[in-house]
Amino acid sequence: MTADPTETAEPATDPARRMSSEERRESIIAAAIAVFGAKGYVGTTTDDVARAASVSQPYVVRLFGTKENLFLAALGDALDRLLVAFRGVPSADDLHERGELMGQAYLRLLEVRGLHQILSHAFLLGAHPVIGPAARDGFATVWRYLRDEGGFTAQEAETFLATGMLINTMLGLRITEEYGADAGMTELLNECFPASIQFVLDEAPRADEPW
Amino acid sequence: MTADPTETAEPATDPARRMSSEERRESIIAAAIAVFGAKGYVGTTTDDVARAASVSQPYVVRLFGTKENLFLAALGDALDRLLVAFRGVPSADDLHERGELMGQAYLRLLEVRGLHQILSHAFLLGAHPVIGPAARDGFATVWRYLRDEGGFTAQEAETFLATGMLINTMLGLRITEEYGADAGMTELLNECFPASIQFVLDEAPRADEPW
DNA sequence: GTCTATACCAAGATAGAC
DNA sequence: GTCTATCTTGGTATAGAC
Repeated sequence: MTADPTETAEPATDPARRMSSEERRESIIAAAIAVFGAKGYVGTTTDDVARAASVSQPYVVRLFGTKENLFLAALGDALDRLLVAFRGVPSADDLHERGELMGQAYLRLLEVRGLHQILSHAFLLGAHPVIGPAARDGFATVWRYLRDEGGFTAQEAETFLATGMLINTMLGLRITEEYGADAGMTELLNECFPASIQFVLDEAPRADEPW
Repeated sequence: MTADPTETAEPATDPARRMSSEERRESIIAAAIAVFGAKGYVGTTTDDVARAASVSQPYVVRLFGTKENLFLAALGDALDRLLVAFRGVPSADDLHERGELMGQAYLRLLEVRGLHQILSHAFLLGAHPVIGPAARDGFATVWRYLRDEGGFTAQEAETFLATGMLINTMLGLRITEEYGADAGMTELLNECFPASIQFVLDEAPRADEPW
């Protein structure tokens, strides 16, 4: 088990195996979430995704048409998983309790490589004529879910969302426990991440980033 | 006065005029903040910045050496301005009052085109070997300022920071008042942006984005 | 369902003139 | 202090075979 997100993105299935179109699509989408999450939309190459999914670059283009489309598919999948995770949280009597459980659900999604990051990247692409609207709609859907079905008041939903964005920021910055300690950010780290999942932050950086 | 951030980035000085190295640097950095903020690090071309600053592309490279260096200069400048703005907030007796003033200072920085966005982009580049450390250090400096000198408790500093990240997210998504109303996000918009500055969100998108 | 080969364009950086 | 011309690399997408 390597720490390279684009490698672990590959499911446990035999990479060289001949898959159905549908299987392959899912496998490539998982890779795309990991790689787009790590390098961003522009910074990611269709070949990066292809490699991470152990297929050829032209085949990725063949299946998804364009890089833009591939990103939309990956973003849609990430948003679906997010909503599914939220919907799976059992309702609690206590509102505070509910918030805790939702937060845990959000953090458990760290096991889906790149999920939080691809969302962050998408949320910066508001000016893109195609991705922009998709990103806005996804964000709005999450917001409405939190307010209308998540059991939050508007005020609480806002706080929850804001905390999520702060968490995403620290993920994007790759703030490890070690760095956090040196920089006087231990409190902040502990607030945002329970000890149980902090190991995720300490992963080795990918060796084949574009820079 | 056009709505194109890369055009308005150019200061009111005569663009064709021969400037001192220092003047030109500042002018290009202002342009760089606007363009990097709009398109991100990878998505921005040195030629984009050059055009926005009304100079030739090789001259930008000449002055800053590499695109990476140019980004670092722009990021440093943005962080400086942020800290200066925070330091300029008069201390208030009431902690809540203080928070309000700091929030206003943060929003007033919207007049520096691209400032919030270039920070968002930088905060997603944590894996970059050069930009990553710079971004982490900048973030840590802001965090420490808020906690140690900003007059906040750690808890309040965290909330302030989280709100700032949510604001940045909505800026990146280009959520206008109109879209917000359609998507049921009016409350959220009003929470994040006082009416006095909401017009900023409604700017026409740039015509020459790469997509 | 999947690959190899390749056309084509965009972008960073350098050379060198004025 | 600033430009034009250009080298070079790398990335999307297509053609077409197996």
